[in-house]
Amino acid sequence: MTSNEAARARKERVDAVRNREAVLAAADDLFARSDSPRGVSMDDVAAAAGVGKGTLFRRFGDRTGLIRAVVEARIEPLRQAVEEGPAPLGPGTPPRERVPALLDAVLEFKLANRHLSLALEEAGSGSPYRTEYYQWWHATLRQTLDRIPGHADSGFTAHALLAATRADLVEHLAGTEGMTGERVRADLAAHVAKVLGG
Amino acid sequence: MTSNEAARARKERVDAVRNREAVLAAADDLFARSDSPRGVSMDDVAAAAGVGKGTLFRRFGDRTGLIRAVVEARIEPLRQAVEEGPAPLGPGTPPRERVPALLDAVLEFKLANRHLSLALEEAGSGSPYRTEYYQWWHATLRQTLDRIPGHADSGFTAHALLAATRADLVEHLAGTEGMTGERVRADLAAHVAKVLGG
DNA sequence: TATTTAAACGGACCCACGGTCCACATCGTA
DNA sequence: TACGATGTGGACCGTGGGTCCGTTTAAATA
Repeated sequence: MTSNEAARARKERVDAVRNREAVLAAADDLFARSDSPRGVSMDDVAAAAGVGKGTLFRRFGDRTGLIRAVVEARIEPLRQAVEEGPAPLGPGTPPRERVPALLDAVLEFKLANRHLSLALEEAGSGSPYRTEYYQWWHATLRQTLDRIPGHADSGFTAHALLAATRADLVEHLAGTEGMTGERVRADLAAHVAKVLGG
Repeated sequence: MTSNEAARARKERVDAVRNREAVLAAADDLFARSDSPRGVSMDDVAAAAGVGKGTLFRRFGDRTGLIRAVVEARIEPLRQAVEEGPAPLGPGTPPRERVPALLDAVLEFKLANRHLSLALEEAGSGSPYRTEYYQWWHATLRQTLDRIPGHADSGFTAHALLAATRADLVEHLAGTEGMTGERVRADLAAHVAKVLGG
């Protein structure tokens, strides 16, 4: 597959690669610094990356595409861990243990990348629910829930549990409200436990 | 109070009242019709209400203020029912019965006013969590949860439960995904039951 | 009813921002 | 070195939220 594509298409230019990475790094940095995602404009990113605006849109399509790419880069290791890693995140984990682990991982990611996650969720075009990113978490969580005997409504439950980790809620609790990350994690864990019954 | 103010300040002008109502009606209508809240601009509202743009901003401050006012008008009866109505919404209801009723009411409202709720939640300035609207639901729900013996984390639980009724989630389920309103309500009810334990 | 006054009005105007366009630069190849 | 394909950058555009201010008009006053 990959080799096919590589063989068919001409190799990616080295300057293109350099620019793409500069843009991703600049965007990551800017989002991390600014208070609100809206405070980061595409011009800002272009300027910080030392690149023209056109380049930015050529590579990433639109603002949402750029944000997605940045998130993608950040979340890659976690995705790997969930898809083929060891317990408690990997697919071999018993479901009653994996569900809390997955949600805790999501929450930790959002705590560690607050502004970025916020940016992704409020990225204009379409709801967060249509993104590949969300769909993947939802599908994974749902499948795991389905493996718990006697558990119904796994689809809705997965949505409801993920909703408890929404970026703006996390930001509200950990930012505005001043809760520590640990406290939020503990509260989420307790909540998940309730939902799983026991 | 009210009479004092009325006595001190000049009476509100009749044209002002008429315009305010025209704007609210026009906005309500436009949001209900349009597919996405972003499809409704302030100019659109002004034009539909037969009013100048300046008037609009003078009355409502900004776009968010306008949306809030429209929602406020729509939700008034529900608020009344929760604050001083009979069971199952009113304050006299036993908490184990009231919590599901409150959440179902929230969900029903969002189902009946999908676009409007969506508009409110994605209204730019600040997170939804800082609005008086959300704070009130959260406080009410939290207090009710606190009356259930042995229930901890009422603050987080209230957030988590309300998160399961987020407008964009509702829109995704009932709109994109094609679920009926009744189905969503049933799923939410089941979820709430799990959280309350039983 | 005539006069006065301040609240309300409306739409021209401003500007920030996402996104497009295209003349020009640069890379990889022959 | 020459040449096509790919990439670049920044001037430019449209849209939409929000402001400004000269004009209108309802209400208080005489």
